[in-house]
Amino acid sequence: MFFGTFHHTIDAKGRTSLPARFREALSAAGEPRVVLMQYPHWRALLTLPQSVWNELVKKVMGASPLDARWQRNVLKFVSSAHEVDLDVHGRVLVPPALREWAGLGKEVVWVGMGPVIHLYDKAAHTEQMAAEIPPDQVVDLFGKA
Amino acid sequence: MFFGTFHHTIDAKGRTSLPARFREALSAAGEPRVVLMQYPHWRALLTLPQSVWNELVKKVMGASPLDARWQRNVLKFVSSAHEVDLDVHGRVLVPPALREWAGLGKEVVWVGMGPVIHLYDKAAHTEQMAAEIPPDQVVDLFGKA
DNA sequence: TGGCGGGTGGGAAATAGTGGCAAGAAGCGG
DNA sequence: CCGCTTCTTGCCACTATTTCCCACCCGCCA
Repeated sequence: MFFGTFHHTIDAKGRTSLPARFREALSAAGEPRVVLMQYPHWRALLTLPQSVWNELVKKVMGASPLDARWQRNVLKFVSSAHEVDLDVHGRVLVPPALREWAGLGKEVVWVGMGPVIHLYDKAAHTEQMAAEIPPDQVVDLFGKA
Repeated sequence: MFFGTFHHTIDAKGRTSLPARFREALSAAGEPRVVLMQYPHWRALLTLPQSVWNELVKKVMGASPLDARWQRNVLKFVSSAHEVDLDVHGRVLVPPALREWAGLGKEVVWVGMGPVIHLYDKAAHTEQMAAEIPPDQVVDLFGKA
């Protein structure tokens, strides 16, 4: 489980440290690796622990390679996924294509979102936080399921 | 299992390197060879490890010889299949007919799709990624089975 | 104020990707 | 039937990127 917001930087080689708190959560679950991918709805990267990723993989592996509908979805939503290891200091190397897609500059923001983590460019994060949610889209998170 | 997107080039002789990550996955499975063929649904090449290819062959062999529609489809792209070896640097030689069919120019894109790999011309890939999936065709890959 | 843990930066070594050379095989013309 | 040309295939070399390792900085806590 991942919660909290952390401001970090990406160095010249495209590396950025995963917040220590998230690393703890990962290693507690015995998952030394994460998966980076495009977040489909806006300019951010999704970071998945392996258990969540495995669920996704299971679905993808079950589909037929010739099922056009499935393949289109896989191509669009999963093909950007990139498994990355953490270096000794808990940093990940963000592949250039993903860095560019999400518009990641030097300053980035890690956001714990429960089972997954988001990674934003600082400006994109600010913008996303400032955006109003249309009234009909608001969910009462405290209400009963 | 193949995942991730990789931008490579094809040289004047029609060779292009299979991404190292895919090569690892192949050799881990003890499969030093791949099969290239037309992807029936859009302009791309399918790249199969031998085990998957064998599955396909088995299906083809078991199909009803009188199902004309299926036979026509199977024949069409199975006949395009081409077994290729990797050179010492992990490159494959894409046969001219397949290169032309998929419209492969100098810049190509390898896409891991789980059990199989897609190979696109860069422009074709961009186009395919940009295409919207009709709402009723969208699959929620994160949702419950 | 010294130790510790988290985050950042940089250099060196290894590896991946790419282009090009050259030896060998296959077709063509004399 | 022989020699020339052309294409193929294997090999080598260069460059950019990635990976690994080590050192530093900064804030927190004892």
